[in-house]
Amino acid sequence: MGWHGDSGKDAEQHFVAALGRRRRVRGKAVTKPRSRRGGGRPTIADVARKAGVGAITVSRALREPERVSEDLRRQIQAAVDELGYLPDPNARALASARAEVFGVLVPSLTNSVFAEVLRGIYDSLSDSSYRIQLGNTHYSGLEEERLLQVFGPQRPAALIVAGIDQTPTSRRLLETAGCPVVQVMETGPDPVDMMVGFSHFDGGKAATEHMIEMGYRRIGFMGARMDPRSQRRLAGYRAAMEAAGLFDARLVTTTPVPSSVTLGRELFRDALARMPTLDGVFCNNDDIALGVLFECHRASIAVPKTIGITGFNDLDMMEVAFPSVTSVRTPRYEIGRLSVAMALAAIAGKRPQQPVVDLGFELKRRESTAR
Amino acid sequence: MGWHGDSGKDAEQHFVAALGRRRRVRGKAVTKPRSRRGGGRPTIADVARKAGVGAITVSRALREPERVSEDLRRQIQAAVDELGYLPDPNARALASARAEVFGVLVPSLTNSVFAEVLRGIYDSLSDSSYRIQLGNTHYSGLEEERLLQVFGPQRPAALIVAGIDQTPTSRRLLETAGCPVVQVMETGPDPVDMMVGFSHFDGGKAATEHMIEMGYRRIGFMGARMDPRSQRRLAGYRAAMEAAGLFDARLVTTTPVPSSVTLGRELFRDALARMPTLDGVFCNNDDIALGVLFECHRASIAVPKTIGITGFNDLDMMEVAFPSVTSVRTPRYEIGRLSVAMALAAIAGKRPQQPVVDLGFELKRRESTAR
DNA sequence: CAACGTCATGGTAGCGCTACCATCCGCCTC
DNA sequence: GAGGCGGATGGTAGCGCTACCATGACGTTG
Repeated sequence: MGWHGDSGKDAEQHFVAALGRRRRVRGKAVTKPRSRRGGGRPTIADVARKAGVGAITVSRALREPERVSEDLRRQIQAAVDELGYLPDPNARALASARAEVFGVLVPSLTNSVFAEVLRGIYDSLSDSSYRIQLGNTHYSGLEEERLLQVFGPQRPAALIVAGIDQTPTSRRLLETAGCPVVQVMETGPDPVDMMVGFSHFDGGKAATEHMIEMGYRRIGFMGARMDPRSQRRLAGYRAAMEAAGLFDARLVTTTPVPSSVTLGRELFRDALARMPTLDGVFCNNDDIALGVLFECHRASIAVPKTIGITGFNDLDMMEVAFPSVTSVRTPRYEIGRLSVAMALAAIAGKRPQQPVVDLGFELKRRESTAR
Repeated sequence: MGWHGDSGKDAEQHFVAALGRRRRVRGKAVTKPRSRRGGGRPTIADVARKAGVGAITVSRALREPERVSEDLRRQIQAAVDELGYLPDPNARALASARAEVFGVLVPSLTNSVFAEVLRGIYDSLSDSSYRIQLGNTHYSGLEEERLLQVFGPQRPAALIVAGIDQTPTSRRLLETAGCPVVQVMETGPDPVDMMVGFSHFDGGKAATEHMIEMGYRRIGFMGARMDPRSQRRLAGYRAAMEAAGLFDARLVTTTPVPSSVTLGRELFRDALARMPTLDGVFCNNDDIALGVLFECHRASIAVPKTIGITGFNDLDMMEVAFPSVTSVRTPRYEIGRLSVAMALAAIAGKRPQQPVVDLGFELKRRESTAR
C-alpha cells in the first residue's frame, strides 16, 4: 500500500527526512539531486531540461501554445509525455495568484433541485481543467459568509452562489472576490456581477392562476422551509389569489421545517383539519405535492375532482405519478450550464452583453388539476 | 464592483502592472513596499512583524498552538485579528506538499443516494478547514481514471471514492496517491486502504427472502443502470430465489439505461407483458419501485394483493407512499460521516483498528408486501 | 556542576510555478 | 542600410508559506 500513517506526523517527518533532501557536508549545505520534499514527481524544470528549453517556455507551451513555435511545442510535448509530467496546481495557483477552481455554494446537497444545478455546472466544467469546490450553506446566511471567507483566500477563478439574498457581508465578500460571480436560481434587479435564473414570483403566480382557471376556489398554499425563493412563490400565489378576490390568510400553511414528502402529508392534514372546504393546493415544491397526493390516496380523496394539486420544479416523477401532477418546470440543469458558460466567458474577457439572464419556466398542466 | 474582465488577459496584466510591484531605478530593481502580485492581502510576514516574532512562529501558532508559549500566542492572535489575516491555502499546499482538500468521487450527483453520502461527508468536514473537491465519474471507469489523474497532483489530504470496482489504473493511482483512501458504499475483501459500506448482495437477498416469506412466488427483479452494486443486488435476489427453487431467468428485467421513476413504469409494463403471472417485484432501487407503484395505481392492480413491491435504499418517501413501500434502508448519510471520520483518524496517525467497516442495512417491512 | 536533554523560537532555503522584464533575431520601413 | 518593430525565447525574482536545522535558555541527571 502506498500510504501508512501508522504514527502520524512523526512518521511523516521521518519519511520526508529519509528522502534526504539535503545533507550537511563539513557544515555546508549541499543539494542532493532528485530528492525533493514533493516526493520526486517531475517538475517543469525536468521537462525544460529534457526538451532543451527554458522552463518558462514549457510553461507557455502548456498554457498558451500559440505563443510557442511549433518545433519547440512538439519537443516539449514529447518531454512531457515521456516524463509523465503533470503541472502542480498548487504551485500554479501560488505563482499566478489564481486557482483553477470554481467555488460553488448551494443551500442543500440533497434537495434534488440543487443537485441538478450542480450537475449542470459539473458537466459544463468537465472538459476544462477547472476543479469544483463545493460549499453547503444549509440555507444559512452566516454559514454562507463563513464559506466565502474560506473560499476567498484561495482566489477561485469564479464563484457560483445560489440565491440573490446575500447578507451585506457576503455581498461585500463577493464584490471583492476578484473573480466573476454568478448568482443562480433567481433573477433580480441588483446583481453582484451576473445572474441566471427565473422568477419564482411569476412561477407561483402562473401555477395559481392555472388552478383558478381550472375552477378551483379554495386553493391552499403549502410551504416548507420558506427560504427566500419559497417566499416569492408564496407572494406570487397571493397576488393571483387577490387578483381573483379569493385570498384568505387561513389558506396559507407554512413551516420553517425542511421540506420532505412526509411533511407534505402532515401539512395537508393540518390544512384540511383547519379548512375542510379546501378544494386545491399549490405546493411550494414537488416533495410537498407528492406527500399531499399520497395522503389523498390514503384518505380516499379524489384528485383532481375533490382536491386539485400543483407542485413546483417538475421532478421527473411528477409526470409518472397517478394521477400525474401539474407542476412548474424549472430549468435547473440549464441554470448550471449557463452559469458556467457565463463565468468562463467573463474569465476569457468576453463578458456577456446581458449580465442577468431569465431562463423562464414552464407550467406543465397534468391530471392533478384537470377538473 | 471588484472585478472587471472587460478585456481579459490584457486588462488583467495592466491591472497587475498598475500595482507597480517593482520599479526600475537607474537599471537597478527596487522593491516597492506593500504592492504585491497578490493584491495586498496581509501575509504571514506582516503578522510576524506586527507581533514582533518570526514568521515561523506565527505559522506554528496557527497550526500547532500547543508548541508556542501562551504569551506569544496571544500576541500573534491579536495581530492576526487586527490585520484580518487569512493564510493562503495555495502557498500552504505548495510549501507543505499537502493540500487541505478531500477529493470525493461519486458516480452521479442527482442520484439522491450519493447526494446523501456527500451530505454526510460535508457535515463531518464542515468544522475542519478541509475543503471538498467534487468529481462526478458518470459511472465510468475511464472518467474515474481521468479524475484521479487530475486530483493526484494536487496532493489531497484524503480521497473518498464510491465503489470497490476500480480499474487497475485507478487502483494504482489510489495506491500511490500518498494519502488515506476510503472506498465507500460497499465492502469487499481487498481494500485499497479503508472501506465503509454494506453488502448489496445481502441486501438483495434479504429483500427477496422477505417477499418469499410473505407468500410471493413469481417475483420479478427490475433493474436499471446495472452498475456493480446493482449487479450484486441481483446476485442476492438470484441466490434467494434459487434457494427457494423459484428462480426463472425470465423474471429478470434489466436495462443499462439510467434509473428513473419513468423507467420503473416502463420496465414493469414490459415485465408484465412478458410474464402475466408475476406476483411481485424486487426493484433495484426506490425510483423503479415508485414507478411500479404508480403504474399499478394507473392499471388498477392491487398492491400488495396482486403484486408485491420492494424497493432499495428506503428514501424518505417510501414510508409515506400509499401503500407504503417495503424497502431496504441503507446507511448513506452514515457512510459519508464515517468515511470522513476514518480518513481524519488516518491523517492524524490513528488508523482505525478495522479498516473495513460494514454498516449493514435494515429491511423495512411495509404495506406494499403485507399480503 | 558539567554534560545532556528539552523546550521555545528563529533563520534559511526552498516548494514548483509564473510575471515581468530583457534579449535576440529576422524583417520591414523610409 | 540604419533604425525600428514584433515575435520567440529565456533569466530572474518572487508568490506565501513551511521543513529543516540551529540556537539559546532552561531544567535534569549523575
